[in-house]
Amino acid sequence: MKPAATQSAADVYSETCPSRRALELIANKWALLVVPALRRGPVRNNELLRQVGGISQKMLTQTLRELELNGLVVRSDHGTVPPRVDYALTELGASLSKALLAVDRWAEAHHDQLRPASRRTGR
Amino acid sequence: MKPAATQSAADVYSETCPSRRALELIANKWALLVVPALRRGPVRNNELLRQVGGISQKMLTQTLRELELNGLVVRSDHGTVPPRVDYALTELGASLSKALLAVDRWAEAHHDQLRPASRRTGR
DNA sequence: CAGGATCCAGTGGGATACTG
DNA sequence: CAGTATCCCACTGGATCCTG
Repeated sequence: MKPAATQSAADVYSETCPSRRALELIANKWALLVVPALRRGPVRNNELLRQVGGISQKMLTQTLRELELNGLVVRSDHGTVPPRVDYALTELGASLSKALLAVDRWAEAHHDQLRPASRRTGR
Repeated sequence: MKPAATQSAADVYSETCPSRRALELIANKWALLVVPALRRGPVRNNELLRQVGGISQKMLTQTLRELELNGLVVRSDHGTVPPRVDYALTELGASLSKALLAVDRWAEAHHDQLRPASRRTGR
């Protein structure tokens, strides 16, 4: 058994650590955008489609489903006609959104400091 | 010119905003692991290969090159034999590593709270 | 409005082999 | 040691069409 107290031992640098799964869940640009997009409260599908520029319905649904399956998001289907479904973060999701928001903010704040790297020249 | 003061208008939620490129640069699990792995100072290739469990030489090189091109990492080739090359974060990279480290820490701290979504069964 | 189902081109990324 | 070069295929994700 485990001494409970301190512990953790969770090491995302270890290939076999289950925390890797958590990391892979959020290591894609749509999750990085969708999660923080929900931080202010429930948002409807269509609203997300508009907020998250460039995302397709397919990827939005897929991303939300994945997050829902992992308990980061809750889906509320009001069962009305026309349909109204909205998504909200769970507490767990909210804790994650803080970390991801910081990443988004970093991108916004520093993108202009990146080397024009990617083939600025050619073409 | 612009008042520079407050906002920067950079909006990662806009498909066309250049900050998207920054986001996509770091929205993958290897970058999420490699960048924080460099936060304590220069690290050699082989060392990274061992530290970042599961990464292949190919992906390590690819990730490092991408980061280098964008000015997040500096590569130092000592030109010796046998070869000795090490990588270090630039200041910009260091600022990013803080945000990414928080994400890694989140994964380590909360992975056991994720629903056993592994339900890949369906199919 | 929310979203499933398909099709399919593009790419991510592992395995393996070779080099200075 | 630190890469580069191939082969190769599973998956990513956009486009398009369909439904309750």
